[in-house]
Amino acid sequence: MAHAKTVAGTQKREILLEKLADYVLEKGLLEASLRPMAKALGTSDRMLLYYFTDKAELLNAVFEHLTLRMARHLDEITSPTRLPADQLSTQILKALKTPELDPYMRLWLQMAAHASGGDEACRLGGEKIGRVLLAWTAAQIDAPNKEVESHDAALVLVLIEGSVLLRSLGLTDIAELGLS
Amino acid sequence: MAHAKTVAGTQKREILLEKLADYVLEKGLLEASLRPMAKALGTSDRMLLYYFTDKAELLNAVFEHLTLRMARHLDEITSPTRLPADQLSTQILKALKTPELDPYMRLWLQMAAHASGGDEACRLGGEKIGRVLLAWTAAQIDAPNKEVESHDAALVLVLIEGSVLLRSLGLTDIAELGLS
DNA sequence: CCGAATCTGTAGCACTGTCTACATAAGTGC
DNA sequence: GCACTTATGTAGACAGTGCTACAGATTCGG
Repeated sequence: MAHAKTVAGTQKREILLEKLADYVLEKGLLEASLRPMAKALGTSDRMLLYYFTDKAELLNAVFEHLTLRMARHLDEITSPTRLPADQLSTQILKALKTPELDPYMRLWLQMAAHASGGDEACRLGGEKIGRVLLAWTAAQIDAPNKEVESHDAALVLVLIEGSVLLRSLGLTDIAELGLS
Repeated sequence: MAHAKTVAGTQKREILLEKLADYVLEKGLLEASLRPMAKALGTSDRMLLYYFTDKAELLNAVFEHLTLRMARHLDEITSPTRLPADQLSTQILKALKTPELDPYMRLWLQMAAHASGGDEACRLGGEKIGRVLLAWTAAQIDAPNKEVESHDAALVLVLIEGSVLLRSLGLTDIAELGLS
C-alpha cells in the first residue's frame, strides 16, 4: 500500500518528520531535496517517499510540525508584562534574532518568496506562521482596548517582518535606524 | 574567445540583457534557468553562455539592469510634495502595489530569501535595490532636519518591506491594519 | 579573395531533481 | 510453518540543470 500502517510504522514516520524539520529549519527550502535530506537522515529517498506520498506532502508535514514547534518556543519566552507597541517591537525583534528563533524567520522569508512565486503550499504554511506570530504579539501588547491591541499587534508584526527582510540583505543599519 | 568583441556583438548583448530582465522580472528567480530563458528569447542556452561567461554573471547583469530600470520608474512617480512619514508610507505602498512596480518587490523578496540562504550575489543586488528605495523615500519625506529624515525614511522602508512580505503570504489584512 | 577572427548550431557530458518497478527482507496472524 | 501484509534495498526512468567540444557559418581586415 501507499505508506505506513502499523504502530511502529507511524512512529518511524514521526521520528523522520522530527529530523526532517531539523534539517529544513537549518538548511532552508532550497536544499530541501529528497536525496540530500535522506542522506542527512541516514536513509534513502525511497524511504521518504514510502512514509510520505509526495515531496509536497512531506513539506506540508514539516511546515505544520515547525509551526507547532515555533509556537512552543514562543510560549516559553512570552513576557508576563505587557508593553506598548514601540517598546515591544524592539523587544520582540531581539528575541527573534536569537539563534533559537532566527531560523524560523529565515525559513518564513523563504516561504514568502516561494508564495510570491505562486507556491500555494508555502503561502498557506507561511500564513499560519504569521497568524501564530500575530496572536503571540497581541498577547504581549499593552493597549487600552481590543481594537487598539489588534492594530498595534499588526503594526508590530509589519515592523518585525520589514526588519527580517532588510536584515537578510545586510541592511541592518536601516532596520535598526527605523526601529529606534 | 570568451564573448562578444565587435560593436554588433555588444549591441546584441544589450538586447539580450533587456529581454532577460523582462523575463526574470516576470517569472522570478526560480524559473530563471538558461534553457527556458533562451527559449523565451528565441535563442539557445549556448548563446547566453557566449554573451555571458556564467549564469552568475548573467544574473548579476540582470540585477544591475533592473535596479537602474526601477530607479527610472521611481523617478517618474516621485511626488513633488513632501509628506510626513505616516502618510508617506501608505502612499508609497500604494505605488509599489502598482503592476508596474509590484514585480520588483516580488523579485526583491526572492533575492532576500536567497540572500538569507547564503547567496552573496543576491544579497549584494538586493542591498543595492534597498539603498535605491531608501534614497527615493528620503527624498519625499517631510522632516524638520536631515537626522529625522533618515530615521523616518528607514522607518517607512521597514514598514513597506513588512507589508510586501505579509502581502505575499496573503496576510493583506494584517499589512493594511498595521499601516492604518 | 583569403585567412583569421567572430558568431551560432548540434550534440553531448556530468550531475541532480522527483519518483517508480521489482525483488527481497521482516514481521504478524492463523 | 505459511500466507500475507508491511518495510526496505537496488536499480533505474525521465526530465531538468549548468556548461563544453566541435564544427560550420559569417564577417572582416589585408
